[in-house]
Amino acid sequence: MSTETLGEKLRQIREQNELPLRKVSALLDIDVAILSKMERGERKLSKEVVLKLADIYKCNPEELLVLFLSEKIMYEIQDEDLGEKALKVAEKRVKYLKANKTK
Amino acid sequence: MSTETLGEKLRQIREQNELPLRKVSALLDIDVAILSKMERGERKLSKEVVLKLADIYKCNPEELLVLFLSEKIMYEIQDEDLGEKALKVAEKRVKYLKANKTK
DNA sequence: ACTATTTTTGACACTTATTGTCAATAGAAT
DNA sequence: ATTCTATTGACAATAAGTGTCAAAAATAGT
Repeated sequence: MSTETLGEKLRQIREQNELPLRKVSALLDIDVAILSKMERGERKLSKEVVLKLADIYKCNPEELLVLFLSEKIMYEIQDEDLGEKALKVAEKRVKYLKANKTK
Repeated sequence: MSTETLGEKLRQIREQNELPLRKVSALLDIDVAILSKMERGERKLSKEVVLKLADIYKCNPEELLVLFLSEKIMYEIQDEDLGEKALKVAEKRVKYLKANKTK
């Protein structure tokens, strides 16, 4: 399985596209330093930045967003013994919400 | 399925034990106002408070902790369409981490 | 209805996290 | 050596979370 972080993946994609941080950060309208830190996991990414990056790199946003969200989830349960149980409960609730969305 | 929040559950348990906020907050060493807000979801609960409450009410901490964690998870994925996928990815990662815990 | 008790509400100060800006440093490529 | 690229850390600005308190509202007891 992939154990790559979102930041690592984004760096990889950027390098494949042969774009320097300078150019990407200009397109994103954020400081180079911040983007550098984001790719190395020193700063958090926002959903907006992730979507913009998917656009810039012309890649599927879904994969990136799923990774983005799952990292936020992982952060919450860190090394909790009950993390897995909590995930299952959350899954049930999401399904429940989805089923009753329109009601 | 239970759609009860942690706060609601804690209030229910407190009322079953016929304890006023005043007494419980004294045992917790926090302000009455804060506890009131925690039960109504206006303030976040901390893991420590949850554990202390399980102790005070002499109830199983696991159930409360799982609810506590799952609410934090739910907060992260809110009404994201990809929430369910993200949960599944997180689950895989947790399992992966658990399997490689001792390595 | 009056009183005492419990609970809720909001204002406020205080602390902690997060975020953006910038300049200096380090590294890589030509 | 110079230029381009990337990293680092210090700093200020902002936002988010927390604790404290007192007044108001709701509830219960007499």
